[in-house]
Amino acid sequence: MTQEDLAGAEVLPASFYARPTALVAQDLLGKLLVFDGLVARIVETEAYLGREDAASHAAPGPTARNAVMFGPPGVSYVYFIYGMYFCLNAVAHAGEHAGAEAGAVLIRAAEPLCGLGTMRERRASARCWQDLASGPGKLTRAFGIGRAENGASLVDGPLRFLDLPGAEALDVAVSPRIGIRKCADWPLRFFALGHPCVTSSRLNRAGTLALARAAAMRT
DNA sequence: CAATAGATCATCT
DNA sequence: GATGATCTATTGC
Repeated sequence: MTQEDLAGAEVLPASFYARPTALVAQDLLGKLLVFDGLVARIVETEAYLGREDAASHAAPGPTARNAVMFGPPGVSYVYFIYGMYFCLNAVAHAGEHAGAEAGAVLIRAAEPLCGLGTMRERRASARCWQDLASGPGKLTRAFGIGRAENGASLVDGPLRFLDLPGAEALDVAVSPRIGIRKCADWPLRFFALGHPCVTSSRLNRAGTLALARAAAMRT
């Protein structure tokens, strides 16, 4: 894929993010992440809700770090974790008033489309192109996303999510979120079933089981 | 494959 | 002073 192929793509409007967080997380799958000439297709996300979600950074209420989660939707939330990595989120929630509601979608993995050379330089330890952005820490490293991107507009700013009309649909599966202790059974992780760029084959299978169980419960 | 340790620091108690 | 929305290398079946 080349930059020209993005001609028909449109930046997701602020209204896209002003909806329930879990819904935005699902709908971000298949969308394009664009930053600094690099492009990737999102294949894995997680929803982190407001005060009611103990696993969310918003659970304790507003602090210096999570402030943007309580602000208007359509803004990036980037935080530093484990002394080494950054994680990229899109602030998304249905609340209109700051402080009344909070939420964000963690971008966990994406399929690299443009700028693979730059990504390889930044992710020298990656064994294959599929692993350049197959994890939240890997993705921000490949894209060069850091503190400077926190709080930036996803509509006007340098970092944007695009919809590419006509792109093939992904097979969406659901599972519990990864790497958390609290609310460990909440089904708020969404990913492209069987996609090679999802965090790991083990987690991919786990999600398959979760999807099968969810489907079974529906009948 | 699965389990584990180590790296490394901002944030909060 | 402990913890964490992670990743990598290494060890053990």
